[in-house]
Amino acid sequence: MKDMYPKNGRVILHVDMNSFYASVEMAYDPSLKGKPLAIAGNPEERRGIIVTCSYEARKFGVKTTMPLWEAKKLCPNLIVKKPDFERYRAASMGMFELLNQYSKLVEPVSIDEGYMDITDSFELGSPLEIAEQIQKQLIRQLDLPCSIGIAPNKFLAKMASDMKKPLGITVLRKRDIPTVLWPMEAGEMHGVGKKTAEKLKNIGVHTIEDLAKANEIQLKSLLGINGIRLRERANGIDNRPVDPDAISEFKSIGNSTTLPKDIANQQELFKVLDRLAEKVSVRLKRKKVMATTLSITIRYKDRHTITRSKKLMNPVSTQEEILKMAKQIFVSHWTGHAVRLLGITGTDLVENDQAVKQLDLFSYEKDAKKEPLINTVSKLKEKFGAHIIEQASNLSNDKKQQIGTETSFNKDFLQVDKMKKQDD
DNA sequence: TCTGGGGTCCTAGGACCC
DNA sequence: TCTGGGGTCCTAGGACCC
Repeated sequence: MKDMYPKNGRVILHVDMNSFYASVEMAYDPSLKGKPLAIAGNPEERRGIIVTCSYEARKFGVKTTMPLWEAKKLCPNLIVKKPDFERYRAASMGMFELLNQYSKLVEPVSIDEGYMDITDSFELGSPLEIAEQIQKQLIRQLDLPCSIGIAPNKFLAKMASDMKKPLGITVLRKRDIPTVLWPMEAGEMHGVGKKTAEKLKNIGVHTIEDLAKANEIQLKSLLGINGIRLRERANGIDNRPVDPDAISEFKSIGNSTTLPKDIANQQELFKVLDRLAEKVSVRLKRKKVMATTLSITIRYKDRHTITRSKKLMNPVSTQEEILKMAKQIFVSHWTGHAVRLLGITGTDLVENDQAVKQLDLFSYEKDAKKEPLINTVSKLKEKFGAHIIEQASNLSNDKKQQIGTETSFNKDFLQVDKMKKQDD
């Protein structure tokens, strides 16, 4: 069994929980087992769409993203629950803890799926035995079903875990690619959505085999770099490592909401922005980060959606600061038409201690307006030590004087940097 | 009675600089 | 009348995923 894979190849698992939210609810309340269960947003309001549903519900044709009313029409006995994310997060933590017992190389992808590199876990058994163990233990300890893909890389493992649901284990070796992977439709590939599938069809690419053998230049002009990557994947090539830290640092934090009804009144919309600002602020603070860029999303009544963003001088994290900027961006882009959805997102996140330093630097703006930079620099030296403003102190006095006449320290600092480069 | 909310990554154009 | 070639930063939007 251990010879199933080449000695220097990797063994990657993709563990994918089956209808996760519904399964967690069933584990929590076993009387729900065997019944058509759906997790959906607010049932009274229009945001009610199916987030996840049990396999019993799927038999009636109920599907993810289906509006709730439509699901109920298909399945009148459907049991509907609101999502309880705290419960799901707890279950998720339990699941990843369990996976970590089999390998330190576990990369969470989302709340309910992850990759594992078990290349060096051979003392625990063959890859298939390990997968069976994991699946059994997830059932025994957490009462949660999963499907597992076993393959030499992430892409193939992901495709494999999708092949048998629920409670499947699928091995996808390199040599299985022509018989198992290639006959599938290109649109079934992870990374190929509706739009890409349509584009591919237009150049005669229907199956994954077509994609694997397609002309690279044509793919590149059609899909950019992504075309080349997809073609590689179709040929079973994927060198991405399993990175346990990949998910640890967030790149953006945002909240959005579809309004109970369309709103065209500015004061009411400001109130919504205030609630969103509060949520974003709480989450930024919990993660101990600040946002340097703020974006807002406006979806109009006709579903036309725009995002507008602003890079800030000072990173923000308080509700007041976020609201102030969000309002500012909003009023300068809002057409006045009725709004369906509003969102606020913070990006370019910096850690608090870093941000504090920057804030302190910028707080010298006022002083800089009045005195030449050279004085500001000595103040900064006092406060932060020479290394931080090294570039400034390396300049000739001439240059310092020159820069010192600028009005804002922000500009000064940037310019100091540039002039230093010219000096060099 | 249409179609949520949380993200990531890529592209492309304009401004600006050397 | 004809106007380089990089590079970076900023902004907007699109595609995709769970």
